[in-house]
Amino acid sequence: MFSIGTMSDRTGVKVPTIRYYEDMGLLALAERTAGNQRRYDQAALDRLTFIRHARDLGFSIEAISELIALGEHPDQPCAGASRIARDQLADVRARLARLQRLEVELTRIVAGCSGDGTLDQCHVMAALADHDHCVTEH
Amino acid sequence: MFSIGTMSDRTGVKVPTIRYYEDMGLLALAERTAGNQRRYDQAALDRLTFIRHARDLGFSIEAISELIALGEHPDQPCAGASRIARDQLADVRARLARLQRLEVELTRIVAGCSGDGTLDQCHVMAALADHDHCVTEH
DNA sequence: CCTAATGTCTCTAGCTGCTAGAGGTTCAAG
DNA sequence: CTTGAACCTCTAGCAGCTAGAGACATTAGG
Repeated sequence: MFSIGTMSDRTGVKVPTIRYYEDMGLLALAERTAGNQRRYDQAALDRLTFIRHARDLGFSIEAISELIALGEHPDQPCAGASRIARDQLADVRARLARLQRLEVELTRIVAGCSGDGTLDQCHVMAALADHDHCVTEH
Repeated sequence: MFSIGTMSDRTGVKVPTIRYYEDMGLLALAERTAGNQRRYDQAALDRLTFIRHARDLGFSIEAISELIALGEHPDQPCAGASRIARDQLADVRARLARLQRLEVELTRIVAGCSGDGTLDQCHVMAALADHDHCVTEH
């Protein structure tokens, strides 16, 4: 049986975050010692590892919650899990596309300023004031 | 003079968000009518347009606040504004790099699942459970 | 000029995913 | 048995809004 601190050390998830995941229903209520401290088993550690990895991949708490619920029924078709992962990928790609547009604009804006003029001639301020200076919608 | 609704229509910034920006000190306190409603002038509209554009480019409220403060002294060198923009670009590039790694992993994970097996054979669940399935740190 | 509809006001609370702190209790090593 | 680290619960805070309640202001039409 592991204390919450051990769980934290093994997964890299901070102690208050573990408690938060419990509140959110991602982790089952842990057993308690006579003194009311949480004690976890291997299954709980595995689940926390799963959660950590899914969070690192950008899945929301809600999506992870659904994945865990699906995981309770391993005999079911995996279409649901597959859909959640594809949704997440679509989300990542959308954010990626947006950031790429921002990168283009910001690079242009920054390149236009050497940093040694005065502000009223500054390309940075002018570019921010007027979207027409941009080459893309963003 | 423009009402807050007109400001909203012209900039695409929602009415409560305009009030929020005022609270945050990005917009000066507006004049008020006898009935206590905000009335804005062209300078306020220009500033809100600036804020909107900077937000669209991902600048934080705090960064925008600094840019506005710098903008009050157009005779000063523009090194400060330039630095803020370069910081923002660096931030965007860091997030971009992270999302690109996620995209690689998620694409791999999703590709490994046709969606018509059962969950216990599902690549999605296995990949999420174990980081060793990943090709990158992410 | 009056009325009805729409716009605006302030205030509070909620969203995501944590993080920090206060004030108190329990555990484990020596 | 003592002591120091780890743990407990609870509340509040972060960004950047968004939503809703309940009340007042403005404006267009008749």
